[in-house]
Amino acid sequence: MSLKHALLGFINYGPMTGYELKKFFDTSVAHFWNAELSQIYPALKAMESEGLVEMKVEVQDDRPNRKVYSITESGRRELVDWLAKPADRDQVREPILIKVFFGSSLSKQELISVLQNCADGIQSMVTYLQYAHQFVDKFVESLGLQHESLFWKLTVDCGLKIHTAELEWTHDAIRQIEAADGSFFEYGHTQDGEVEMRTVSEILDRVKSAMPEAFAPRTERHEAVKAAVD
Amino acid sequence: MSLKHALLGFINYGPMTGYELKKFFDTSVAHFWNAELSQIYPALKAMESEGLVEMKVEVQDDRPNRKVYSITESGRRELVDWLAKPADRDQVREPILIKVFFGSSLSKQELISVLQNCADGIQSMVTYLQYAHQFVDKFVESLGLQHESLFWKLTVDCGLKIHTAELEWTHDAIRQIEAADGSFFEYGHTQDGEVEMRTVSEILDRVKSAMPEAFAPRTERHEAVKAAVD
DNA sequence: AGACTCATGTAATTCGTTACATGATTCC
DNA sequence: GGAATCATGTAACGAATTACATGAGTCT
Repeated sequence: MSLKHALLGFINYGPMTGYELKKFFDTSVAHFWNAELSQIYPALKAMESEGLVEMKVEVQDDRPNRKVYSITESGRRELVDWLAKPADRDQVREPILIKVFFGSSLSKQELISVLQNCADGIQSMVTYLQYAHQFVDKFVESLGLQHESLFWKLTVDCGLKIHTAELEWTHDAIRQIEAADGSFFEYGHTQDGEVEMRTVSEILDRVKSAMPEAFAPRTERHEAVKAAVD
Repeated sequence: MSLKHALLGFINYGPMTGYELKKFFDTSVAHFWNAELSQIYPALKAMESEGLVEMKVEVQDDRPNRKVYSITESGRRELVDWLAKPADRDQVREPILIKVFFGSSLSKQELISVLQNCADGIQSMVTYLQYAHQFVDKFVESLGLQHESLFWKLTVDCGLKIHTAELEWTHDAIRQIEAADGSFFEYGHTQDGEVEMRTVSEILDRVKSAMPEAFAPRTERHEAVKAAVD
């Protein structure tokens, strides 16, 4: 888990409570990260027992007591070590893609409206991110963290680039689907026997002999493909 | 969970076992989806008890018996209904972004090498996807699913667009970081008291009065921002 | 002889979300 | 009077990964 490291990163700015960390999350990295209090509190407890942070109770009588966490030397080392390690890349798992993948089961209009709906959502995200630059300016100024602005803005830029690309794709996809022959849609696979599927295994075997590289284990897929092309 | 629906989509092509479904996943939607057998088997069992699929045991004596699942009318209805519903958008949670966000704790060289490493990974993914078009051709031909090719290729295009955009961003980011003043890096936040952090709450309050829209609940954030801009 | 394929699963663990619980204060 | 803020948590559930388990057959 790297929630731990994200929390360390924020506590490194200065001592904070779980409640404050949640707000920090929601106002600064909300565009690419979310964390609930129910996840933050146990994480802080665990980090304390690992010696990465220290906790001091601030007694308040009008409000619930605050548990203020500050980073330790060991915590700072852990943070920097983790930051310098290569980031593990995780999959783009876009729910819309599985719908497009099985798009032949829908009518042309249905598929287009699913894509259009998706496009609207992305558009509102893009609009939001376009203003986020100004937020970052005000934000870092209020916090006295001006030297962070470069890095914070880079994360906004990344979101902008990715979502803009995605948006372009949805428009592109809609155009291609509009242009497609009507016979591609509402295709029933099994009912009229057009597609004879005796044993999927047999067919997959045929595919395998034609392109064995597609059956390489996930971790070696890219290398196998590269090798096959040469 | 939409694993269920992805499985339904494949079983809609023709009767299949869990083992075959795993292969189908790995060779067709691997670029945006992954599922382990340990997840597939229980899912199929649950789908059977929900009446979405039917199971027949094919006895074999040289190999373990096969449990072949086929889609029911109810399953086909469920699939089409789900496909036509708007896709829920989920967050881009790029691990690299949290590293860039806290980039000031690293040296310039360390941060660049983390980004470069990330760029290499994306590049190999892009190269893979560029060849994937040809795979789709061979694949759908062998399977007799030529009418799926449009949709399958669209999913590859989406991956290509997104990853290409991401790749551009890493190059861009590296350029900006290279150009940045050295004082931005290896910034220690708490040790020399440059950043006076009395109570983070106080500061967040100040930010809040300056830009209340940034504190709107996640679900209303986009709307709040739009409203604040007007 | 050792690895891989076929074919099924269970169990443990991690990560994340949603719901539940408490209780004073303050803002509208 | 009701909602939101401050401040802490626990419990239940769902999704996904990893590890463990079995066992015959085939390929190198």
